[in-house]
Amino acid sequence: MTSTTSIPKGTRDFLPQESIRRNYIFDTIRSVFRLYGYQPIETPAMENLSTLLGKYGEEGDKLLFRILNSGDFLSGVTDQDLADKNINTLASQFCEKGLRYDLTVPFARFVVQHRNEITFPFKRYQIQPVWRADRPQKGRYREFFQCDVDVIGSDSLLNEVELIQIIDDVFTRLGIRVQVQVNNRKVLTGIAEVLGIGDQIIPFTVAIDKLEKIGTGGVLTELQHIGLTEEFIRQLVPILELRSENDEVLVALEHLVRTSITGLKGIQELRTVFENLKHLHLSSEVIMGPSLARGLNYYTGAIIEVRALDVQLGSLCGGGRYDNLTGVFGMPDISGVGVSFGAERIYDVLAELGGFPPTLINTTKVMFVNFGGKEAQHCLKLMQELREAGISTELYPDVVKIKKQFSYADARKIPYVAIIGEEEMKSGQINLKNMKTGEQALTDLKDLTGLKDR
RNA sequence: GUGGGUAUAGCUCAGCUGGUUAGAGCAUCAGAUUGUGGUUCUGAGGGUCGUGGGUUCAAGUCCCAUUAUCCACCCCA
Repeated sequence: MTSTTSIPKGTRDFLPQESIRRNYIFDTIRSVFRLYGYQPIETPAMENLSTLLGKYGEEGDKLLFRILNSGDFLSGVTDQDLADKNINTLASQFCEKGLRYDLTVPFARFVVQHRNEITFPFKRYQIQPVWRADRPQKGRYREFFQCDVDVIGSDSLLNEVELIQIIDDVFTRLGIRVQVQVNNRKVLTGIAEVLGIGDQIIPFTVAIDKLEKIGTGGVLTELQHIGLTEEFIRQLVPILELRSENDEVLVALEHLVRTSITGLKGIQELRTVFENLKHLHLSSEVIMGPSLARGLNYYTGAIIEVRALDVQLGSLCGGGRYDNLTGVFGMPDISGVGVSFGAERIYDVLAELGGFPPTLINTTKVMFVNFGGKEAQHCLKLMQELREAGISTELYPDVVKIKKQFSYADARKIPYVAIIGEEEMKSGQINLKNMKTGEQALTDLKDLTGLKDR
């Protein structure tokens, strides 16, 4: 093994075909975002660590990639610090930047920083890579793209409705059948209040979020762990498992949280969203997911998660409402709501379903065989005209055996090869071979321009 | 952070209870075919078997360590 080339684990190279397919996904998502009036922004790959730390919980902080300071980063570090070997203390002294972990927190920073240049409500989308020092596994990478779409500065529940429409639109266009689950953090808070475990809301939500994965029994064990009595659990679990009409689920939940003002508010919000959705024609199923919680602890209202119906591969899209994200950056009372599409998982689903359009192979339409000198010059002129007509074309760059030039065209899946030697130059025609059918005939340049639509 | 699997040609892998010069398919290159690819046929190149140590007359094969990688858990897209 002479070559030792490799890339860091959890990262990937993309070959032309993959790249084309990924761009197809990004383009589809982007076009839907634009259709609903969202504007693009971009933020740097790295942020100040102070911006990122503490926003994703203890686990999240561990998963941040930190960037070593340039220069003499050990100056200012005392021998005592080194002797203590406390990673966190030390790291904070020679790392002041980190790679972004998601797009939402940098967006919050962006909003606060540019508040005077932004028109609110601000509808933005952002499609960029993020990095997590996670241990990679199937469908999980250390570098991956997020496609975020958020509205900030509006409390209206119409935003939630719009986001669900966007989700439906995107997956319909991509041809992926999905189920959209919706819940509301306020309802979960209400349940925790009623159960008297308000202080344990996070472990509580983490536990019930696993319902589909570890089953009722597993959730029961976890709930007992946080000290819930069996009586409460018996009350709670049937409702979490409820999979009937959305209205019925809401009625049951309403009964459970009837003594919690927050809980009832959540029920009300969900009703409004579902009511609005009823009048729209969506191709995806949108259901109430009582056990849906999502890990990130900054959600305060709606929670949304999307799963593929035909492939088991985690969530393809998720998000929710966060009432005070910009608060930590000194701009309180700004409410935002948004969702994030996971491009890599969408790719995996499409790959597994064979859902990529076959026309994506889009490459050079006509390759000209290179016979050298005069012939090449003649081709260049013809090609210029073809390109002006919108037909992508290329000349094989080297004067080598025809066989090799044809092999290249075949490997590149180029549909037409033009052969122009002395004879063709004299007659001013083009000997064009259809690589698929093998047919070959003399044609005029005019006829070639018609290839565009084929 | 915890647990398990794997490591042999560019890629995917075979290689038995240790025993001559480590194999196959695909890919690459060349020829059959000097202006014609995808099919077919013929041939060629390419490996200090992840790394380091140990057991043995003998190690790709057994043992230990190490590194890389994959899978699962935690968490997450």
